[in-house]
Amino acid sequence: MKQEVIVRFPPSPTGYLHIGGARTAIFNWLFAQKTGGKLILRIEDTDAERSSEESIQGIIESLKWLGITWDEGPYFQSQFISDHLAAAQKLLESGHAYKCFCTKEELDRKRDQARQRKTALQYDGTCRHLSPEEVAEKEAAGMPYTIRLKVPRGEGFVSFEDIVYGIIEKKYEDIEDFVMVRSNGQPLYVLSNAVDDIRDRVTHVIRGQDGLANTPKQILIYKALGAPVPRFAHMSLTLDPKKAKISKRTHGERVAVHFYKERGFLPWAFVNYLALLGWSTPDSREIFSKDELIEAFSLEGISRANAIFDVRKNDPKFFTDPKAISINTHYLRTLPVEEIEPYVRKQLEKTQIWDPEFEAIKRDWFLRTIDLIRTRYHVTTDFGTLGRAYFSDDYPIEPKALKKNVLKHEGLKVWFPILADRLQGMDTFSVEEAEKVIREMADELGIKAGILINAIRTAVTGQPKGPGLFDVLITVGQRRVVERLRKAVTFFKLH
RNA sequence: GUCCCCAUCGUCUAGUCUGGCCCAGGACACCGGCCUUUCACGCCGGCAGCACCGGUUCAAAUCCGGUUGGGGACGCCA
Repeated sequence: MKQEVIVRFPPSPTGYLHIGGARTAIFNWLFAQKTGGKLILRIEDTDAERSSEESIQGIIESLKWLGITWDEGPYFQSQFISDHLAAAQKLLESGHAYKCFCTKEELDRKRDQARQRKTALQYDGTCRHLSPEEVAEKEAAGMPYTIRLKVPRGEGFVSFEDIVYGIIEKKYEDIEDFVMVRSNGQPLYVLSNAVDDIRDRVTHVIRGQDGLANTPKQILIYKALGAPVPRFAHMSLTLDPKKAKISKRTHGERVAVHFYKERGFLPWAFVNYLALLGWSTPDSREIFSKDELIEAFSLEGISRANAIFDVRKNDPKFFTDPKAISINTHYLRTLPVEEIEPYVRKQLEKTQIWDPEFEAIKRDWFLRTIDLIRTRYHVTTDFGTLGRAYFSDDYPIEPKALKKNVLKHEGLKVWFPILADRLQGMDTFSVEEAEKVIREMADELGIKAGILINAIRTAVTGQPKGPGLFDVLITVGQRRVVERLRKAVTFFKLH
């Protein structure tokens, strides 16, 4: 029988979930879904200094928003410290590890020297050769010690086949006797992570390429512990346009998952975009439904070269990677209206123009309206801003539009009231009839219909652009259109 | 300084393993056109790339070597 796949996503709760972490989570999740395996969520909170409950909640919330589901956990690494220490003890007893009494100061000094002499910065193995008597003596004297792994010496090397990068070999001589347990008795990541993966029976470690360098060390731990070594798949990193690693510190909220939630991204659109950062199919396909993505996913499709997340600061047109926006736009326009309805509702609530009737008696109208205006929107927040006039009578008039489409034509002072009268007098307020009325009036006045059309659009929606005007009129409704046109005369008085 | 990884349009990428179908395909962005009452959508067209040098070969984006460039790791952080 084939062994069940078990993967894990182990965030350290030292801040919000950023796109790099999200990408790692997504790839693990996709792989678990694809193989029918399990995804474990494990919070690596052993750095008590920097970990916070708030971060844990934030990360979980972001994962949920993205739609990532896990089968076990969240587990908390801090609850398994005794496991990590027991493993260290076992390694000590089996002769795979040793106690090191070198002080931090000594080591720092040696590292500095090495830096100056421009030689390798490895630990020199001073305590590796201590006799049992010497060790006992130092211990009796109460000297604190760290526990280091006794890396095999000589010609050999650690070798493993990374699913993404292929065969990786690292010579023993290039691996120092690294510390696994601090002198204060606390285990270090390299140990804890491996021990947890062994206990959780993780079969595939899918993580960022920055973990590639300590993989040989962890493999040494697995072997020394007599545990089966999992498969590794390292993913290329996500860089910013300057090719620097994405970090919370330099990029702030813009790389946080919650930022995209707040800025009106559809969660699946964001997952779709993130999946495409450093992963692709042979046909370069771009849009995938959830089922399609799971079906198409494979670790072999992960690219080795780092990808750039094209974040834009101070770009008037794109507040983030244009590709991310375009994918979001695609979904916004093509998904069944019912699927984006909840997001629109949320935006209307946020901007305080939600009307409970939109989900009751006016629901059909609500859906039709969303459908009418969505083709020119990019994010769901647009419904509460650019689309405000469709849902509320309290909407702003864009100054540029006002100037260009209304104030430029003095005649509108008298045309608006006439228009209002005529539209009010219509028995059947239909697209065709409304168009007829407006075009006839333009003919009478001897002006281009466009002048009236654009002026009306501006007055009725506050926007210089939007759907075909006659559709807009029907959507907004006869009564409200008439009211807005009557009110429009005041635009001139204010200027 | 040591070790490791990577290198196709501005960006995401296909093609690289298994050389020829690639004077390199798609998408986003950008530019132009059509449509049009506006803005979009849609459609049509355009701009733009195999980092460089050498080798192997009848043939190289693809294989080999080197150079350059970029990234990562080298913590008693995770």
